[in-house]
Amino acid sequence: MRQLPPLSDPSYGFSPTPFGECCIAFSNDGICALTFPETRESALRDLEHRFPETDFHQNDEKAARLVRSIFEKTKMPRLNPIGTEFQLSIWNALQQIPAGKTTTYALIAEAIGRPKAVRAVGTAIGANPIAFLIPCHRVIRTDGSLGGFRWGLECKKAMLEWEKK
DNA sequence: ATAAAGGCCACCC
DNA sequence: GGGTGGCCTTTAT
Repeated sequence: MRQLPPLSDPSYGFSPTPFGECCIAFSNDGICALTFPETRESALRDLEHRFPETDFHQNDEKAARLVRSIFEKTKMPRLNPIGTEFQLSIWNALQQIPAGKTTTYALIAEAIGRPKAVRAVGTAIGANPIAFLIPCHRVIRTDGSLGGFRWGLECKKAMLEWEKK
């Protein structure tokens, strides 16, 4: 899964959020990554792994402005997720879930017309490159339990709680 | 090409 | 609560 056109003016930065420090990566094409890593080193390794050809330059100030607009909900920034067709269709479906609501992995599978692919849907949701903005935290199991979360279940809980009001 | 690994689910105990 | 088998995509051999 490789991006064909190179990112224009690729940048990244770290910034505090209601859910701990995030790492956000963006270019003129939009946000390409938003993560909530344990450490800054792991965040950078992540970026390097996902974009081996791209050399991002650090811009914490711009990152902070972006992050502020995200969590104050002043405006929805442009997203630039990179993935397979299957993944993109799922990440797109996630964005239809209203804030404060939840759905299930099985219902997402239905929504994209692949009702049998539930397991693969879970995997694809786990590969969501833009946490929070692509609201993978709003997807739980059919039996009502929380399911998984790449950045820790506490973080998933906190996001759902935060959106409840 | 093929194996192995997943943020799942239904079904059993 | 826990374990098994089936399902489908992605990534690493």
